Amino acid sequence: MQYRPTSIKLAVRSFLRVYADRAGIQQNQGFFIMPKRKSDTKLQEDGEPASKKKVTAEEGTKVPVEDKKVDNGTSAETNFAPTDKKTPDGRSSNLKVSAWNIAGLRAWMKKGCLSYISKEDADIYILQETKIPSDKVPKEAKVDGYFTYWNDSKEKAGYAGTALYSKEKPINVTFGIGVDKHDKEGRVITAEYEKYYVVGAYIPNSGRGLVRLDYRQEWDADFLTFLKGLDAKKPVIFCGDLNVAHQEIDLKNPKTNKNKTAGFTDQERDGFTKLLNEGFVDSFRHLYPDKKDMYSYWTYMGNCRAKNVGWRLDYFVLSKALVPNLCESTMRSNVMGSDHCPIILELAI
Amino acid sequence: MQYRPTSIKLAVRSFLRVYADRAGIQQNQGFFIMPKRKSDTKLQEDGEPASKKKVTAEEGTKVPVEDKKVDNGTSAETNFAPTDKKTPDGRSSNLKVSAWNIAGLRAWMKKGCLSYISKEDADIYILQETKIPSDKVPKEAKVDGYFTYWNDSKEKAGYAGTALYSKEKPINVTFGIGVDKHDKEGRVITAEYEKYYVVGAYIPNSGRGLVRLDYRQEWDADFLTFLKGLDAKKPVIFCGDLNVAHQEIDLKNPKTNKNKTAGFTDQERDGFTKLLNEGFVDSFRHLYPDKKDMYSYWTYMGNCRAKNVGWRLDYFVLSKALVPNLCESTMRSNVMGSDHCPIILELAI
DNA sequence: CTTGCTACG
DNA sequence: CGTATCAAG
Repeated sequence: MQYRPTSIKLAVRSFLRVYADRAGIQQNQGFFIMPKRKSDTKLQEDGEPASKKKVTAEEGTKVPVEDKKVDNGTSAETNFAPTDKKTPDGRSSNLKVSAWNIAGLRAWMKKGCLSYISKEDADIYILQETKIPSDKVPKEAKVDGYFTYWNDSKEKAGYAGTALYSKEKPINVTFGIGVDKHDKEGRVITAEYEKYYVVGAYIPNSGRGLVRLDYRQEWDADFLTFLKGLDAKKPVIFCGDLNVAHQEIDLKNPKTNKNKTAGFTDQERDGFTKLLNEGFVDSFRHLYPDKKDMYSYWTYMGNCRAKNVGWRLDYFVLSKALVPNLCESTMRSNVMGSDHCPIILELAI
Repeated sequence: MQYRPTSIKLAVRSFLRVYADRAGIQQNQGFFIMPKRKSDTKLQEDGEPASKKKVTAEEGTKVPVEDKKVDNGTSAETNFAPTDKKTPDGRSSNLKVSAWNIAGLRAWMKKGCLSYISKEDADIYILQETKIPSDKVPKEAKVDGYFTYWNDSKEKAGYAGTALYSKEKPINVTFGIGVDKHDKEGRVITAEYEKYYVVGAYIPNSGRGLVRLDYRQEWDADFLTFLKGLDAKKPVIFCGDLNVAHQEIDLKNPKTNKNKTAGFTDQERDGFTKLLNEGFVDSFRHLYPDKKDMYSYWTYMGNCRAKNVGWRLDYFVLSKALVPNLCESTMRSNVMGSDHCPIILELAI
């Protein structure tokens, strides 16, 4: 049989799909990567292309991590109770916010993840990548005791999308950032409360081959303008999947991913730095300046989560004015249900 | 929120997908079908469109059928041994052929259906709807003890496709029927043996809304020419998913499907009649002229298989010259693994 | 690897 | 209802 163009196209695509995801291709043996020596790695017997059994930069890094129990928001090991930690001036948390990139509401619900909502008992939830048109959201997703708000992708059904759940009814809720070209993918929901704004966002991924990095930079600029506009009125809690690992400490494999993989280019990192320079604070890093191996995302590929080969892509970014109110900001690393884990913020307001 | 065109399109598509498949839409309440009264049918509580809980012509017909045990080719209830039945002149079977539309080789293998091959122990297998490019067929599918031949769709990957397994090496194997416009979808494999040809085929479905009925008629004409050409040289065993139920006895719901659903239009049925008029014989119907409720296909929808609401779409069609050799032609109705069941033919050659 | 969409049956 | 593709991450 002849080599048909489709076969070649498929093979290349398959390679890219499996081996180029947040991985940073290692250069070795020309284009393909040789597998790390591994006791259970059998040699090829036949003529299959070497790509088949190769490993990514992520997979290749062995990280001795204590086995983590899996759960769907009901882990016995996760303490969902309000934190004991207090503000610097000794006040206890009275506001909990949770943000989770759920990678598809319908699949997430099938896994029983809705139980996370009651288990965590946060005052506000931000869900990203709901991947569902607003008019198709099942009513069970509109959990009792919460006002829920849904934003969706206007053109591509089943793409991106965000939701906001709030125990208290916000004074006002807006969708998007008021810039048409950025408001077609349902990426932002803003809820206004008496003393603050909560901005839940799913920041655009720069894509394979960084095809959308230019757009991302436009987004970052316009989004910063939006945030500063809010911050001029009331303090802001900005959270969600920001699709950037800020510093080398924020991902397992900085070397191999730097300026290669979406989420760890200088442009994206600088965008985040710029945000911090405008009076905002990365709450987790503020509390834990040197804490390593804390991630909120692990690619599904190559068993990266079990090996804790991850990225910190999800953040609570606070207006400086809110830093004195900060009790806790951390990751629910062992809550399963998506390639991201939920993150939580606790404030004394 | 406004009704967006995509939502409407999706809703209509969803309706068609679930409720129009080999069903024959019943006219009632305007466009939608009211459910048959059913003890467990709850009334609508909310404003959902009535389509959601409707039943098809297939589903609405309750058929009291003894429960059938499910298996993957390893049923204790199915006797795979060579038949006791003999030819009219008393000769025993010494050739077994099996044909099965497997609806996707990869899924079929995952269900463990490869075990059917050894269990049935046929001399020749024809698989249809392999849905796999020939160069992606896993080597385990190329079962030991058989020569295997693979035909695939040249343009649409993962569509249609056929395979032929043979214990004995055929004198010659050809793909397609020698007409370019019909040979792009991998639908036909012909194996030549000393005394006969075996033609395995997956005849084109006329499609939802009969969009491909015209093409189907061109196919039927050209295919008949092809078969007659072979028959002029040696007797032919023609088998597979012929995508037609010939007479009313060949499907559960002839009334509701007649001239509405692909597989039971006058054009398709006449095509089959024409074939029989050219010196070919429907081996099953020849042996069992009045046997009802014998089907080889049941839509996955509405639990039709459990209710035996099916169609006889799979056939062994023989050159008249082979009728004296016929011992058995029947369906393996309780072999699971696809929306079709395997059919088998036993000859004394 | 996983989700959701689409085409097709 | 179910399989396989595709785009996206």
